[in-house]
Amino acid sequence: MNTYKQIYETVKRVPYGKVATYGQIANLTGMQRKARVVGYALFRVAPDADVPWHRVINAKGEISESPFREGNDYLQRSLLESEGVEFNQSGRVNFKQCQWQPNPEEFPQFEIPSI
DNA sequence: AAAGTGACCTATT
DNA sequence: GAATAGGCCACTT
Repeated sequence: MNTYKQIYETVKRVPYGKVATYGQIANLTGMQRKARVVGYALFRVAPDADVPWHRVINAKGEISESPFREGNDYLQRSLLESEGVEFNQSGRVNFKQCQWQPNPEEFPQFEIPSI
């Protein structure tokens, strides 16, 4: 539960109009290789929770779909588009333009990707 | 308590 | 690009 809370806190830091990847959230939360847990945590977010879950996408820059999400994937895209995030023809976002680049001072662990 | 599951990631054909 | 394989760990049953 506490791990989830940490993840949610990190997701809340993603600014309006920007997106982050699951792996990125994992790194910023201090969980280098646990991107999967981030996905699971977001799956369990309550709809009324104050977490901008729609700003988190996978490493390809695409919205992750799942049989259990039926339609929520489209909602996610819609929300992002309303924030000014653009999708190309393949349904991917332009990372150069809208990927969140956190301040290294706030997140020291951001620069420790190597084993 | 062991096994299954999952909004993922990276490296390799 | 696309498809495959291996790794990762919290949560549920």
